[in-house]
Amino acid sequence: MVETRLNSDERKQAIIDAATPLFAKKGFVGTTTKDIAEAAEVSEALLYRHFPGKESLFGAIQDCLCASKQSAMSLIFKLKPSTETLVFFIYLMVRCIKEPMGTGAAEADSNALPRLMFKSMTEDGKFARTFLEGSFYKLMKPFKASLHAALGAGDMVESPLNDEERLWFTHNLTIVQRLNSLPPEPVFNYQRNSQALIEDTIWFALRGMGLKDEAIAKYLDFDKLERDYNRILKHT
Amino acid sequence: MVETRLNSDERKQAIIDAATPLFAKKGFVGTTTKDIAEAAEVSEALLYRHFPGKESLFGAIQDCLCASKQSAMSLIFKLKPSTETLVFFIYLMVRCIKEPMGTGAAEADSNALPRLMFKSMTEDGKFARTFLEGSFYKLMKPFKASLHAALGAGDMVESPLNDEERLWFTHNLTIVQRLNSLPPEPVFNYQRNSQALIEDTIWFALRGMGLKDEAIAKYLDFDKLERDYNRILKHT
DNA sequence: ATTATCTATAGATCTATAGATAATGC
DNA sequence: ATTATCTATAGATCTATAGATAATGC
Repeated sequence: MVETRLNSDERKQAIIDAATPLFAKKGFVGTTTKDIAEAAEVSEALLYRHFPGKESLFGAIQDCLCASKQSAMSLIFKLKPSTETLVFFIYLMVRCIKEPMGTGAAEADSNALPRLMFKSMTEDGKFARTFLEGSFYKLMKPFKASLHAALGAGDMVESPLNDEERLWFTHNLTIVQRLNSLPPEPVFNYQRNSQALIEDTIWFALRGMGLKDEAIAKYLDFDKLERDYNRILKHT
Repeated sequence: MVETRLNSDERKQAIIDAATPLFAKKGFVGTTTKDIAEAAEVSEALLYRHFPGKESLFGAIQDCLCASKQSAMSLIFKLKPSTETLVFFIYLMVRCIKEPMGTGAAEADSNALPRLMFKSMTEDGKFARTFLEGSFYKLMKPFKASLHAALGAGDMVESPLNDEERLWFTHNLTIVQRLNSLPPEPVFNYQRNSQALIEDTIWFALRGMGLKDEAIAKYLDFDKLERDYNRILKHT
């Protein structure tokens, strides 16, 4: 079946890469070892040389996805807390979730991660929780810092919301849109193209979390945000 | 296996009722005909007397769920478009999605519908689309009417958002929270109890869609909204 | 006499393993 | 000589059907 003999680690990774989109699309039970073997272009028996069982392969995939997502968002830690940073933060978050940049080797199908996330949430939620703990939960601290800076600067109206809600609501809004783009035809029709939708989501989120209209007018400049984004990326 | 003999329709419904939570929890492939037969307390063979196959049973379940959801939201059609109605509308929507009231017979497990919705979206999205077309898509018109009334009354700030985005963003925010409550342990930690979370979601959504702070202060009174809700429900 | 239901089982997968074979690295 | 890989197959499900039996309604 194979012509090229890979060493153990390479083959392992090759199997993981081939199996990831399958599990993402059809779920754990829906994906057969035969499917995986065919996608990876090896025999079924070989799967069991590298992984004790299907379950273990699935676990390896999840670990791999968690590890690969050392998000571009980490650059947020370097910025000084301020209203401006808050806006940039939200911009970054919406952008990163909606248009993921391939970092890891397993990012062949960029829909795999969101698919598995949502699948996980309709089941036991373990994978989703583990993944978020390794990524977005870490962003709460810098987010709070900029939020408090904005409050101090008088850029926020009074609001019943706590810090966590402001971040998660924004995050949530973005991931549903990611979810909406998974099926071949979208489910929600926002009547907007992708770029406008991103911008409007950010506007909605910023105002929703309590940013004053003057502050939105002052700091929400998408051309500038995109320029800043590209500039900062290079310095990393 | 059975002691009580039901007629064809009754047995059909009983099978649907028993199978719904199974499909919702474990998905189509994850649910075996044996599971279903056991849950419905009949033999596997009987399933095939009532449904040509597993696929067909699953279809019947989806039809049933779609039919059963003649939501309480329909009362919104009777109200006069206004800022007040807009606020009530959002209140109703968030409330209905987060705390579904059992209407149909198949509502034994109230998580079944959202589970199937989200599962569908990670696959072909067909069920989700069909369901929404029969429910929430119909609410766009009355929503727009009240939104325009609010605009005319000077209760909205200028915003780049279109009408569709304003409704869907609010809807989206709510369904993620529904999704978040599906797994045994939530994935997002909002640091709020259920009631406060509902209220804050509504605040965030109203402000996000552009409602002026004065209008929020004027119309967003949760005690009054709940009273109105109960009063109007009785008249139906 | 008709309709609902069951028991038993065929045929098709699916996971996993045992044992044989071919490629690589010393 | 070691490690990667394959072929063949056992054993466990899973869907679906054939044929027998028991309950209901006239």
